[in-house]
Amino acid sequence: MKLNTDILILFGNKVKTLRKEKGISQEELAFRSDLHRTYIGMIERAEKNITLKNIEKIANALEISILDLFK
Amino acid sequence: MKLNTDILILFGNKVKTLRKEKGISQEELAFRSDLHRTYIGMIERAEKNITLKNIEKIANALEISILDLFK
DNA sequence: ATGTGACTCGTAGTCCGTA
DNA sequence: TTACGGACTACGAGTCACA
Repeated sequence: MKLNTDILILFGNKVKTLRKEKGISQEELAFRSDLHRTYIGMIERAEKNITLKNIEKIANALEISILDLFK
Repeated sequence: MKLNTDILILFGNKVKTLRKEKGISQEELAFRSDLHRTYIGMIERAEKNITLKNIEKIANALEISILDLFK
């Protein structure tokens, strides 16, 4: 798949970092955000071009604002 | 289409507001962001669940950071 | 200058696995 | 626990004619 645009890499790394800070697994984040386990992995690896609604879901699952995902 | 989720409405309104502040038309924004005229309209009306790459395009076209789109 | 319905096509997103 | 693959379905991307 390999999209790997800058913005996707940036976003994926941010999710990964924030997820680890919370000390939860991809599976747990997937569960909390109501997204699929493998999909979370793909986002962190910048292999998918995530949509706005799912960005919101992940922000909620991480208990942060969308703003924090782009800092 | 009519998606109209909160986050999409919020985002659409933000784009519209910022676009008008810059004093440009949907057509002009479409041109600058390399997206279609009607597509920009759909985003402002919250009828499409936009992806991250296109969010970036619009931010660039408005000469702002993605962060500003979520404030 | 913008809204809308209809359309094609590519990809977002799911689900099954294996290592 | 995560990466990655194949196969699949749903929906976003992108365009058009017309109001």
